Amino acid sequence: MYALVDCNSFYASCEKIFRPDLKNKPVIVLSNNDGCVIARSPEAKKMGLTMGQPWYQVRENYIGKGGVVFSSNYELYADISNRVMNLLAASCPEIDIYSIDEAFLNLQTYEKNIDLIRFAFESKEKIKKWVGIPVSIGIAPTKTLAKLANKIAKDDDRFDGVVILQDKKIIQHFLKMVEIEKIWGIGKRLAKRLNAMGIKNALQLSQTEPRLMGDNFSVVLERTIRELKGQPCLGTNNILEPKKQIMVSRSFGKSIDSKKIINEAISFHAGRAAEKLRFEDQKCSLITVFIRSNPFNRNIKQIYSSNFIELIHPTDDSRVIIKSANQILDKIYRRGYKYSKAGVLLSSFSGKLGYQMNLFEKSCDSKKSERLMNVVDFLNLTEKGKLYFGNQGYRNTWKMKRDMKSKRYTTKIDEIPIAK
DNA sequence: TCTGGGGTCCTAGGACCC
DNA sequence: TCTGGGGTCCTAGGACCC
Repeated sequence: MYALVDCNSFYASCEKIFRPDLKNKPVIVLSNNDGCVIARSPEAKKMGLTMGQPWYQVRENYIGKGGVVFSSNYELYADISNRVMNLLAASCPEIDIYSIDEAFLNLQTYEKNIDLIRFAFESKEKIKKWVGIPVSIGIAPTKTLAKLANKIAKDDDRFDGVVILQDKKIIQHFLKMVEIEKIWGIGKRLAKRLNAMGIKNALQLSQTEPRLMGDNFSVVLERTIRELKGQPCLGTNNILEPKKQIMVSRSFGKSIDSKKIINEAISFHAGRAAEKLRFEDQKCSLITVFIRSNPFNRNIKQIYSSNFIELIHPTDDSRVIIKSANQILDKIYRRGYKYSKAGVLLSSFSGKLGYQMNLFEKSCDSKKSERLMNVVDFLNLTEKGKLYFGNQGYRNTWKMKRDMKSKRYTTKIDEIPIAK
């Protein structure tokens, strides 16, 4: 059996932990640039706000009705997430952290010795009490069914946040009520094609022939169908797989045509990407850069431009990565457009050890580079001050809007909450 | 005026090889 | 008119996820 533990309205719940005055009030959290609504407390959901809705469309009405709003504060959310995951890992060693707010537990090893219902309620109460985050728990024979169980637990108050799907009849009863698009792994496109075949709910899908569907669609769908039937196809991977690509991209706070400023943004993103790369203990040999206009604005000339550089030997040196990124920008930048977003993508990774050295490279060069990067990372990590590379810029012209960010209550000593 | 960011996996098709 | 067959590797793009 698998358990899926999922935090309810995670970002909004994080914001409420240190603000008891917000209890029972609608709270939402916005995406970068204060663009879209990406988390809603139950009260905000009841007001009809939907996921991904542009903030400017709902602002007036929402504030008018007493709603509370925050810009995203990822430092806070990451720290709270770690606390939740640590608690879960302590109660079940086979844990598969799926995203910032959810994790699968593989209960196989000791499920015969425990009472699943009790286990679920105890975990839920512990996380609420110790961390302050409400969670829902779904338990079922496969991950896909556990996802479904979790969804039912969240949507239907009668279950008090815990649903266990074990008995075949009960599973079928619930499958019948679930629309196909709500199934994990079935998106809009697939749902449309399946609907056209007359398959509307999860029970109908689970009764199709997996092999045949696999041939007509894809092995992904085949696995989903088998999982709905109760045959596990997705195992536990509790070893953290190394990343295969690293992307840093941001919308600008406003549209920009100056190459100089885009240059700063690209340098900044490239530097941040290089930092992430070193943190992953990897080197990359492919650097891609893109810039684009705002696709929602129909009144301007649209542009999407991208290109890449392949390095002869892999690197994790910020200087090399920033320089290459700017060379790409030189190639793709066109005058006369209004740009609203830029990004840097690193890929083609190789481990730090055993990489192919350049024939003309002195071995002391790479050692020098490594030592320099270590110093940069150390200083930037310890907050003793920030080190920037020459063209990363200090101007804020392209930086995003984050006007309503809460404090970093748990990770910055001077932002810690004070009881009066 | 104002519409996020960062990933994974799979597949089809091209390049290349014998 | 006729123009092999089979395999691997790589990449771009689609679909999906949170």
